Amino acid sequence: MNDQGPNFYDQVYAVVRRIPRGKVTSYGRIASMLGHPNAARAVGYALNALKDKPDDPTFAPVPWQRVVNSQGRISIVNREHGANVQAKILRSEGVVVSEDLRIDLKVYLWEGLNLAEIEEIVK
DNA sequence: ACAGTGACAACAT
DNA sequence: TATGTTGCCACTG
Repeated sequence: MNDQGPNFYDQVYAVVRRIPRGKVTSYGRIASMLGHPNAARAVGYALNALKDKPDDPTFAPVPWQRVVNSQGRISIVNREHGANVQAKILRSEGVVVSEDLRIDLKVYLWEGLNLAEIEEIVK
């Protein structure tokens, strides 16, 4: 629940906070950056856990909407109260999201962090 | 200690 | 392109 030391979730949040406005990346890419190429599902789980975060002022906001799946599609199951919300926020940030919730990664994919920046987060 | 869970991903059909 | 299947993994009761 409320861990202290740096864990996988915290590392995920740290990376997501570095995604610039107007760009997106995938669950798998984040997992790979952190050295866990097969932990894509865990990344999604980490973001899902954000909704359980109380209004803790010491917890910096995480732009979770900038994370989509490897196909450039929004992965939230609930369309009405989830996917559409994510699409709306992304559009407000300048990202073009098609009617069927697809995003062109060739245009909006975030380059990612360099090794030094990743080390800073993982250490 | 261990089985269940889920905002994934790759591959098959 | 659209499903379905299988492998993965961190976190949870």
